[in-house]
Parts: sequence; structure tokens; C-alpha cells
Amino acid sequence: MEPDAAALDSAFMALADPVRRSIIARLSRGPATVNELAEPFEISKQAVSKHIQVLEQANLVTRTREAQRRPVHLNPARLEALTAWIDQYRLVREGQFRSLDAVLRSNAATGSGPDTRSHHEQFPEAQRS
Amino acid sequence: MEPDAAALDSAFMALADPVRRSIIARLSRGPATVNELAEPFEISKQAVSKHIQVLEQANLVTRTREAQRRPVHLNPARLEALTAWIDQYRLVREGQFRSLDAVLRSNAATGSGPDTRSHHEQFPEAQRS
DNA sequence: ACGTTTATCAACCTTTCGGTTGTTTAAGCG
DNA sequence: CGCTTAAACAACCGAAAGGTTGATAAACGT
Repeated sequence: MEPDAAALDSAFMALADPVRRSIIARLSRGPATVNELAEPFEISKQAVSKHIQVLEQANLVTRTREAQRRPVHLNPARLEALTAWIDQYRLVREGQFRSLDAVLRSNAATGSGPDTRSHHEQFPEAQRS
Repeated sequence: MEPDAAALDSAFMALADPVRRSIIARLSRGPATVNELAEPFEISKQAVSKHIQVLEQANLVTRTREAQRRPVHLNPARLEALTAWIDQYRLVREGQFRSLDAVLRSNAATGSGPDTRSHHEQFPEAQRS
């Protein structure tokens, strides 16, 4: 269940849209069909269906069959994975080093200062096509 | 400090890229210059500079002047804002309603079932160009 | 003053994204 | 068996993203 780079890509990308975030917000109150989700917006149902495709591809929601309707369900586990990733980095320096940056940087080139290591996301992790 | 839709847009969009996430990971260990950030990747420094522009526009990092270098600093507060937004929705239904969805949906059209209201992100919140 | 380092700006190209319309499939309903 | 509804699929289009190269600006060192 460890989120790899591609999974984080699709998840964050999916949330980088106000319509899709609204859909998430709506689904947090319970499952809904495409038509129910599309109604509050001025965009077409096809567009909403595409948005849901994006969310589904990011594993943030799942579509189930139920008669002729296809309710969309939220997947809280994936949201949890995102907060886990973010916390991994935001917890390190909760702003208290802000004024010491200049000092740390001045002798950082020699690699002798007190540092805050022990991380698991090694730096070179990504590549694009 | 409340994150509006546009702020969340840019922040999630910024994190939806493995290079930019790697930059965040690196900056969580301390500030760094563009050259230092660019070295581990095969893309040009200009490209990395653009990535940092995106992160800066999303308020995830800040650029300071210091001699002829321009160290990039992480902004943990903005990361915290993201987790706050996500938690707002993932904490609602931690998977326990999964099997009750069919029942809830069947009488949801009449609007009489027990629900989980009291949310502040009202549904119609977004629009595109 | 000149060159070097650091980093940004500008133009350009290619790919992807978000949305549209139009056409199918699938499942009820009368 | 048709008719309506729900929703996906497909083709198309404008806009934006991600990257490249080339030129420009700012702050040193000598």
C-alpha cells in the first residue's frame, strides 16, 4: 500500500481541481450518482463523468454497479495516504529554523553542521518522459 | 489564512509532479539553491527554476536573496493547510459505512435517512473558464 | 572594468488537460 | 417490444503545462 510516485501524481493531480474537490466533498456525505454530482455544476454530465474517471484512476473513488445506476463511493484510505506523505515532510521543520537558514547555509558547503537526517524519500526519485 | 479554492488548486497542482515533490523532500532538510536542486535531475536549470516558480506561486516555498545566491525555503504552514483540508473529509467516514451504502441510497431520494451533515464546504463551489 | 557564477526571462515546441457535442450501451418501465 | 433514463465512449478543439535553447540581469572576485 505504499504510495509510489505515480500514485501520488494522480492523486494530487486529481485534487488540483475545484470541481473534483467539490465532488470529494459531496461524496464524504455519502455515495452519489453521476447525475446527482453533475447537477450543481454548469458543466455537462460527460465532463463530470470524466472528472470521476480521473478520481477513480487516482483511487480516490470507486464506481459500483447497482441496477442501472452507478453510485460513486469515496475511498478515505487514499486520502489518508496523501496526508501521510505530506506529514512526512511538514513535521520535520515546523518553522522554527526559519531564521537560522542563513547560518546553516554558510557552512553547509563543507557538510559539518548539525543536520536533521533520517529520511526515507531519497532525493533523486523522479523522472519525466 | 483560510485556503480558498484557488490556493488549493495551485498547491495540489504543484504537488502533482514527482520533480516538485522531490524538491519539497529536499527542502525539508534545509534550504537550497536552484543549482543544488537541479543537479540530481537530468532536466535543465531553467526547468527547475520553473518548477520552483510553481511551488512559490502555490506558497509552498519562498525565495530569499542572499549575496548572489537565492536559497529556496520550505513553507511548512502551507503543507499543513493541505492536510487540514484533506482531514476535513477523510475523517468523516473512515470506511465503516461501506456496506450500508445501498441501503442509504435506496431511501436517499426522499431525504429522510440519518445523515452526517454539518460541513462548511458547501457543494457548488467551483467553476472553470 | 572584465569575466564568472547564479538565476531569471523570453520565445518556441510538443503533449496533455478540460470541455464540448454526438453517438452507443445498458437497464428499467409501460 | 419500444421508450425513457443513466452513463460511458469517441472524436474534436482551445488552452495550458513541461521542456528545450538562447539571451539577460544581478552580485561577486580579481
